[in-house]
Amino acid sequence: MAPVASRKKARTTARADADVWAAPAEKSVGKGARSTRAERSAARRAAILAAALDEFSARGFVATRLEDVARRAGIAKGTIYLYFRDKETLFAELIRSSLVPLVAGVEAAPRDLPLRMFAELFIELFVKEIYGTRRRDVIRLIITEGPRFPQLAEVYYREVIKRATAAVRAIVQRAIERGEIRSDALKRFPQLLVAPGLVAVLWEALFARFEPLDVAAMMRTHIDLLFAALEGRKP
Amino acid sequence: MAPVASRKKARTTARADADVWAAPAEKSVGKGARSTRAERSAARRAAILAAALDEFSARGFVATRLEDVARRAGIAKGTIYLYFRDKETLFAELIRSSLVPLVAGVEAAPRDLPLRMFAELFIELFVKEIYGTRRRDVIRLIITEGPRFPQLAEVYYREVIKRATAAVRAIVQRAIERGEIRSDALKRFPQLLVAPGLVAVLWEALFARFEPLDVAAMMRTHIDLLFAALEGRKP
Amino acid sequence: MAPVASRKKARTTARADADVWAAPAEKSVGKGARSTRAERSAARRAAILAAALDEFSARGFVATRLEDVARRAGIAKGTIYLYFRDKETLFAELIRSSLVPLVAGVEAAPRDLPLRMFAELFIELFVKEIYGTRRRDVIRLIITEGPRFPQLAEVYYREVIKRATAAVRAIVQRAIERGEIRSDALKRFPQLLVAPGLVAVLWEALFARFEPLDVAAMMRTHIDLLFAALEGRKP
Amino acid sequence: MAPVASRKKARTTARADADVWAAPAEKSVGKGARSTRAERSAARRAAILAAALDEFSARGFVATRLEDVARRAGIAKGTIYLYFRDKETLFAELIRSSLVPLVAGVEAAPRDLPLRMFAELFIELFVKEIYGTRRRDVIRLIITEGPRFPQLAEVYYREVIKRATAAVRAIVQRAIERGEIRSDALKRFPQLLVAPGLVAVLWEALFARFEPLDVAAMMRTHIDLLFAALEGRKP
DNA sequence: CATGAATGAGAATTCATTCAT
DNA sequence: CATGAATGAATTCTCATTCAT
Repeated sequence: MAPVASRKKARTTARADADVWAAPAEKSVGKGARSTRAERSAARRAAILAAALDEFSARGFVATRLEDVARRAGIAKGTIYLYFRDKETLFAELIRSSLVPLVAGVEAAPRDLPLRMFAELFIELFVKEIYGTRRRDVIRLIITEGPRFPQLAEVYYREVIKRATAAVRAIVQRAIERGEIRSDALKRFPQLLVAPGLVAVLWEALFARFEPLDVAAMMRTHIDLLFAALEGRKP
Repeated sequence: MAPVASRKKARTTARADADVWAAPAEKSVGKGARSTRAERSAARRAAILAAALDEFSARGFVATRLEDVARRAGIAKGTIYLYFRDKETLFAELIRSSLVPLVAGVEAAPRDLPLRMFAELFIELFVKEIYGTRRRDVIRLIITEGPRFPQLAEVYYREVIKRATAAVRAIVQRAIERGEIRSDALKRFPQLLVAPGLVAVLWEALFARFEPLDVAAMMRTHIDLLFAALEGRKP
Repeated sequence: MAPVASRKKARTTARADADVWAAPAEKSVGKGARSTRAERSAARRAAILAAALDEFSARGFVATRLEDVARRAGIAKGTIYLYFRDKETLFAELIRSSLVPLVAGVEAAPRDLPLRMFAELFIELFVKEIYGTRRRDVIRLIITEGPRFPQLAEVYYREVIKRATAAVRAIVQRAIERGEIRSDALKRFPQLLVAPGLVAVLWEALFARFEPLDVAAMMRTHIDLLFAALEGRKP
Repeated sequence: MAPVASRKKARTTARADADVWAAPAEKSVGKGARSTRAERSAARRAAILAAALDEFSARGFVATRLEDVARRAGIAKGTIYLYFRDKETLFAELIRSSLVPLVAGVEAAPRDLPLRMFAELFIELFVKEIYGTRRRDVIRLIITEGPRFPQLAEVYYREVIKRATAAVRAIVQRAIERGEIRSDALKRFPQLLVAPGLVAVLWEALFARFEPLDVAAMMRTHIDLLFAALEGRKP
């Protein structure tokens, strides 16, 4: 609950109890057509989040200055506090807003999809929707700041990891039942499916400038190897 | 332009030129038996590095306070500065001192080792020497702080990644030549060999408390799948 | 080489280039009547400068703590940094803001003023506008800190000393041409005109409590002696 | 007594009562020929003082680091404390050891020396023994640090200024009595005699690199003007 | 005597957060 | 709502002084 990292936070008085990482109250907008006021407000909120992603992923949580976020969002420093309780809340919201839509795609996969097709969809989703977008940075932020914000890791586990692994396991189970594959490797370790994707994300951030990586090719190779093994063919 | 008086600045400037990430001058100790002085000095240096690893990996570079490192090492704040120029140098030394011995094992593998055996050695090395030790935290630190310390990533790439991938590629090449395997997948993407290891490291730090991971089993499964594919057998 | 993360360093570096001692950009206030905001800002700036003069001249540059300056100015420590980049800049601005108006008076003297009248004006200016004001402390600060801040001495030489000596020399030259005096002593060593003034400033700071000095009388005596010599009369 | 400047001194515990600026107990060496031990000790003491003069006059009291003094003297940091109680005592001794011999020459002047000759001797003494030696730096140090070390100014006033002005006044009085001069200007303001010398010292430190100053010529001009006035001749 | 490693009080500077305008 | 000036806690790094060797 209390973040491990944020040194300066001791000062923070009022917020102590509130769980920053809990889902926010989703200010319902109601009215069919949004009023201009609400629209502007939403736009501003989005601008702040976008700026925050830039800054947080470039510098990490502690080293990011809200003044830079504000400048990048084209607003004043104090304005951030009209939209987010504090720095940590802003960070939490940023992560959350990228998380939610993530798993939907995976879970939406029809249960009887052939495993190979599912895996290819899965990988494609990863490459297109994560590796190919700013979400790549969100993933890195989770890796980077996770250990210091236990809540962050927990939310991410609950909302993404658990659901995604469950989905994968279910699909694999069906594939086994249908006789598509015999190995239960992926059911026991669904992590093996994404591992190369993770490596790609990190490689990009750390080593791409020394040695570029053809991610698409690597992922294809990965899938090919995986299914050659699972199905017992020669690749 | 630069004032003569401002001590602090003169120093800062002087340091700016030094490359903190370059290999240090390795104070040779000389005499067969270490004097007590030198011994204590070395012990203290080690204590500081150990404490620094604890703190840096718990909080990251920016959020770590040298005062905490000192307290954990059982020394005074100022003492750190007798051993390391500044916070960044301490960090650099910490990373470096864990890096150097890493690759030796991999490169030492006989060129004609059957690939499967090499891979198993490799994985074992990873699990025992990295995953099973504090080096796991060093890996995480590199991932975490790398993007903010270009030198860190560069040194790590040069000293570890490049050499390790080269070694893997060489071994794979020999295996292909000997007809052990036909696929050049691992030669093109040696990353696929370690990917699950990386996932393990991160999983441990982020999600183990929600869902433990049997790393040894996962790595075994990974190797089995991989070679089933490479060799064209059914796993 | 320079780490990307370390904010502090990036800034320091950035500042290194800026010449603290160069004339500042003089934020133009614009609108005929100052807004309350701007007024308060200017007042605060002035308060900081006043407090800084007190502290710097009591303790010198290095020994002065910005916290004391802040307290004396009735503001918080951090506020100083809203008005001045750092301690050195504050010091530079302090000196400069006292310097600029100084020479104007001397240079404004009509070229054909009889030398004696000019000298008396000059001395009066010195006694009233320097010795009799806080500028006395500024002079002392220049003497005290000058050798350690080459820029300080340079700016002071360029903006004050050079212009003042040039003015004196010009006037002396005219006086010689007009036959008022024959000696070119003052033209060669204009320093002789102010020397006693300097002594007065230093005496005041160091020995006045042991033996007071009637500065006005001394300066009058000085002028009388000088002109008795230059004009060849008996004093 | 308590120095104004030395911030860190609050820590100093034991010394509180001792008057650092009082004359030291002059360890009498006794024995006709100094023992080697005592000789080495004296040499070391002198080396420290010499190094201290370099450092103090280059950086001022507060900014000078004893470690630099030690390095320059070719000894270890701790050794300084075997010869001087603390930083302030070292500073006091440094000033004192340069002061004592200073006035002797002036006071030794025969009472009936013609004033003009005395003045020329005086000036010569100043130029040769102060301006031309490291004592110039001591003078600057007194000016610089005097206001922060009330004791320093007091000792200097008592040991030098008072005695020197008294000597000058006595000589001038005799000159008047003998009818050499009629003006009592120098008796009232003996400062006028040295004023240009002081300017020379400061000019050298601050502006010489922009505009060199022929000190000898200036002092000669000064004396010529002065006596032309005092004696009522045309220069 | 001499050394230099160790200590820890400080001081400059930064930045999250507040709040008057 | 929005602003940005003001605050002051927190953190890095320095250096006088001590003391075991």
